[in-house]
Amino acid sequence: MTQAGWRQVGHRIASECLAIRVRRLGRVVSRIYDTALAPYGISIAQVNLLAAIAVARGARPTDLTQVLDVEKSTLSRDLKRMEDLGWVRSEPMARPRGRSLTLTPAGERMLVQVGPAWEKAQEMAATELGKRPFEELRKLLLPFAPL
Amino acid sequence: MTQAGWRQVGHRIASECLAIRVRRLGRVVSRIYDTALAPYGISIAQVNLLAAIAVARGARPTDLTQVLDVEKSTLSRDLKRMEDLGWVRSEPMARPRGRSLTLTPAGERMLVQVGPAWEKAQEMAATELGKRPFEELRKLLLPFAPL
DNA sequence: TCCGTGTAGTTGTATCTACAACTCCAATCG
DNA sequence: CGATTGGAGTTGTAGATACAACTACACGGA
Repeated sequence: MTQAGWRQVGHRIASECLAIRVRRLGRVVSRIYDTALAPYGISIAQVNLLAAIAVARGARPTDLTQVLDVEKSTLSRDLKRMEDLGWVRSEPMARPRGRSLTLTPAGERMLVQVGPAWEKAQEMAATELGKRPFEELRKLLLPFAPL
Repeated sequence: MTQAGWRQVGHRIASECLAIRVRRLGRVVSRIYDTALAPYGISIAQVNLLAAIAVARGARPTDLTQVLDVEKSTLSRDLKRMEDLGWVRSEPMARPRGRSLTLTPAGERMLVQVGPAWEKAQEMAATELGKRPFEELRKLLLPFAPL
């Protein structure tokens, strides 16, 4: 039994790893959206949070960690930034213990304002990936939509 | 013409955005691999670099930024860490100006050592996503393999 | 009532990522 | 030959991400 050498292992990982492909796709796609959104001083990650809060109104941070598959510590800091930016507000909640999140008027305005830029980014992504792969990818990744 | 309200925009983005799905997939998948690799004190991002250097031997950082779609500043710091860890070495290059990257013996050993853990992670990802989606995704993302 | 326990959230620390601005240096042009 | 230009890399700064360890507090049982 010949032992696998580092060249083989390297080649196998480079040519077959899913994580590597997914992470690279993430960098490429994020760049497209972030570039399109830059004029508004907002990132796709922040638009994501804004939209999630808009949809799941009154949700607690803990609820969002489930919907977004994000660490609570990550979310804590991201929300902090967005509260500082004046897009999100949180108030204590009685029933299920915790804080309830809502958009501020500024947050609502921001969401409406970036709509067209987001559409453009979506189109650019479709062009860059090819319309077919874009649609197949979107379909395949439906379980990862926060809805 | 009725203007789109923030609820509509939020819902549309949450339910249709490709970037949001891709980024979430990235978090989920990265966690699987990072958890499997943790016992070896290495991340999937670092394995990625190790494998890329193993395959494109003697390549310069600039070359890797192309292959990996990563910012040169990001790569600069990631490489710095890995040189400090003793996995990578770089020496000045004459012909095309720049630095030439190679694995150190420790880097080669690490690559071989983590092979089985990577295989396990790949299997866990296939299980978690479902074998069919996993394979379709891998195929769809072939253009993002660093080869 | 008081104590323990589990849930929500924050903080320390580190990595990965990017953009902008900078340094360095080789190669080319005048 | 000297100046300029363009490519390679680093540094400043900041956001997104995670894990571990911590705080705070409500609730349930003794």
